[in-house]
Amino acid sequence: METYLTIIKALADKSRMRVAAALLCYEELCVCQLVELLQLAAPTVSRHMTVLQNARIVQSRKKGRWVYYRLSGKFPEQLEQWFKDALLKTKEIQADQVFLAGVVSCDPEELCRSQKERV
Amino acid sequence: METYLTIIKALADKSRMRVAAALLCYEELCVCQLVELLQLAAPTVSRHMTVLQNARIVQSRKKGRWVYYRLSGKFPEQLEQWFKDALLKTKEIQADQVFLAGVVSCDPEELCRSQKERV
DNA sequence: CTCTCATTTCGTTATTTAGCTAATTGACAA
DNA sequence: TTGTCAATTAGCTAAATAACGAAATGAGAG
Repeated sequence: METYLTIIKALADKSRMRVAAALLCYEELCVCQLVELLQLAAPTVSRHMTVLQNARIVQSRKKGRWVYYRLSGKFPEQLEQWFKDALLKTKEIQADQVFLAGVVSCDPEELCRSQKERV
Repeated sequence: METYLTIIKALADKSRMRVAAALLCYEELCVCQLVELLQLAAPTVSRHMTVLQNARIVQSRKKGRWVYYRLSGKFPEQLEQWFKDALLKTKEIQADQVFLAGVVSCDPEELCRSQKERV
């Protein structure tokens, strides 16, 4: 049962739930894109991603200086269905989708530069 | 999204997850039976049940001096499916089922009496 | 009404956790 | 090799939460 408890706990946080929802729509997102989405400090986002990764529901891939995250095959199918049927239709998540559309349209290079300026 | 976050948070606790699993098999259980299952103080169990109730995934019914809890119709179907497919098959939950079989076989009257003696 | 007793509420304490900044890591570029 | 830069780790603080015992609630029994 620890496995399932760890998964539920990983998703029992607003930021991490938003990330999961984002990854249901976007396949793969890098940390700086998630920083942009959540508007949190990079270390905080990184920490959240570690929690999701420890629960084995996301996996990461390095590409150059960027780390991309995606949902893993261990993300429970029924949970995915629930999120698609319910969570993705909420206004907060819909707003995230709209916002993400803008984020993914500019490349990470540009995104990171603007994040540094936004001190 | 708050609705779904509240549900996930309600289940993101070992005791509450065990209660949900128990209620998937037993339809209706009273507080003293849950106290017996979880081996926690009655106020603690009551508090857990309040969390589940606030998330609208369980509902209560008073019968004499006892309060019985059951899953509500708002317990998400896909979550129920996941729990049945996965959680209920874990050894900890299987053990809970065995234990519960013994608990439900004696009436609450007797159960509460023995709980008081077990100070 | 008064007593009993299952359950809940209150008040406190210990633990967990989400957030930040500063420092470290590790990959690319020069 | 050296510098740059995205990401992570470390260390800290503040807030959330799970546990308990004591007290309150409220329904049945006498």
